[in-house]
Amino acid sequence: MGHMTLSAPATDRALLASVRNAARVLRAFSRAGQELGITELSRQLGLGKSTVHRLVTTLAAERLLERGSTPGRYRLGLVLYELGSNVTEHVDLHQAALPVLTTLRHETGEMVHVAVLDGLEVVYVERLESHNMLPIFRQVGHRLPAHWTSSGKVLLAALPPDELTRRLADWRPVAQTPWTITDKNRLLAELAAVAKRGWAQNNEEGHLGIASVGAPIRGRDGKVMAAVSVVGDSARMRTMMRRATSLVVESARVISRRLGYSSPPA
Amino acid sequence: MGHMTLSAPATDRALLASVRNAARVLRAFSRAGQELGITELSRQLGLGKSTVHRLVTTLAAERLLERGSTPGRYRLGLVLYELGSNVTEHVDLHQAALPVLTTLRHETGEMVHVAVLDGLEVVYVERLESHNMLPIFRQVGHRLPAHWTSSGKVLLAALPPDELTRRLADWRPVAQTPWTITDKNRLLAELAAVAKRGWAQNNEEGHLGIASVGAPIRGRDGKVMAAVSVVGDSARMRTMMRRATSLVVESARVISRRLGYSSPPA
DNA sequence: TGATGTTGTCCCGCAGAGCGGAACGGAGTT
DNA sequence: AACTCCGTTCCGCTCTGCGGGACAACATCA
Repeated sequence: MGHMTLSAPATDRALLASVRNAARVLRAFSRAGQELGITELSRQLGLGKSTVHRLVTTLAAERLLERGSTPGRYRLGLVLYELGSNVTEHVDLHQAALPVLTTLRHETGEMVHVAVLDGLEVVYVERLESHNMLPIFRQVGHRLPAHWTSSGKVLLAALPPDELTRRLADWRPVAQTPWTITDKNRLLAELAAVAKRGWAQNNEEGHLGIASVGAPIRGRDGKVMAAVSVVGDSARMRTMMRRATSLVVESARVISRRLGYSSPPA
Repeated sequence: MGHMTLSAPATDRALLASVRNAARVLRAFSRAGQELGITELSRQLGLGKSTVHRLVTTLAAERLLERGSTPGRYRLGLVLYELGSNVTEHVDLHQAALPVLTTLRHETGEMVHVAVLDGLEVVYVERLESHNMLPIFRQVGHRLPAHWTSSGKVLLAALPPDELTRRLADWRPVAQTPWTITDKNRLLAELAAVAKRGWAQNNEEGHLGIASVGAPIRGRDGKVMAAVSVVGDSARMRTMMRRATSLVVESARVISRRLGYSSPPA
């Protein structure tokens, strides 16, 4: 299939090049967050213009992309929205979590999140806004480095030790604030503490002026599959940290129970 | 690339077969709503087992699919969730609509929806539950025939007449209830009335015991891009139809304004 | 206006990617 | 042990999909 430019170091055989490229196209749109043209995509992906054109045409025929406002530009299509809504794991999680989150938000008055782990990043899959709008978190689907967040710490802390070290092998921490943890040993110590006590705090480690508390959600198999967190202005959070913590921990426990997890005999 | 079994009636050339098949695989998962195995997919799609296996492996490598609970089974992956969250049209719509919907739900006490049109079906893209849970609407991303719903009527009524007749050409109406509109001329008359008065009702035309009112949301270009609707038990709805109607119409107007639409001088 | 940059779309020949048939190994059933 | 199902792997033949290049339609200059 074509000249294969240079690259293709004979790794990952048996994978469909065009499907991979199609996925790259979709991700490019997701990253850009706006309508894109053929040439621009072609440059971003390092693929021939005609190749990209063919990919985009096909994806548009499948309605994974749709023609944008001006001709020749494209954007993510409706079908993707549908597919995303049907990611089964999240359907269950959504149904189990939503009522609990609503209560939690009322009790704390702050923004409430549910996140899952992907590599070393957290992906937010549920979000309830507080009345005091914070300008940081954009929307569901947003990603952040796990060690910037309380949910992230909770999720990392739940990994088997060998898996954790494997993932942290090529960790390149970014000091987002003066309080961001950038030392691997400090992070490991923190995660051990989090695992032990069953919840995590984050005090301006991801964004100045923002603090949060998070606790693990377990699926029916007992494995940690997500984390709830309450996020708010650090001054307000400080005044109710103890209460917020116990509320978050309790919410996480209720959601886990609704997912079919029966806590082990203490 | 391979024997192309039989099919391939020389139509749609220049479309990538593997990408098309990948899309079919994803849709199969979405339809099933549960984890699927290779053989089952292979049967559903009429493709060779090894072909499906290759597709699934590739999609899993791209994280569009992920390994399920038992080995050898797969489900829709996290990346799809992210992609779906980034469908730009809906990001804007979401932000413009959510606060208005919250108010609308409080004012009516009923379930509130936002839907867009796809062919002759409506796809629900926002949903706020009422306290009186209705067992019908499953989740965001759910589809219904447009003529069963008030949102659907609103959206159909906004189509250019030629486009509408084109889509209705191969309309195969299903009489879901005794009140479902199954006659094309009656539907056209109803849609004309809807277009004229600016809102639509639905009285047990999609589900017995369920009624709804819907109104159009316009984008900044003035084109109808979505519809809001209030859905509830038909007895309760009847008692507040006038009020619900004006609330829905007003909500739709506010959302349109927030999207940048400035209503024409009357 | 004509020159020169874009852009999206289309054409086409070559070669290697992707197709499906078939074989393999493991889990449950009978 | 002889089934039958599953997911996975192998492999050779063929036709698909690759990218270079041509083209028309615009925009943006002088």
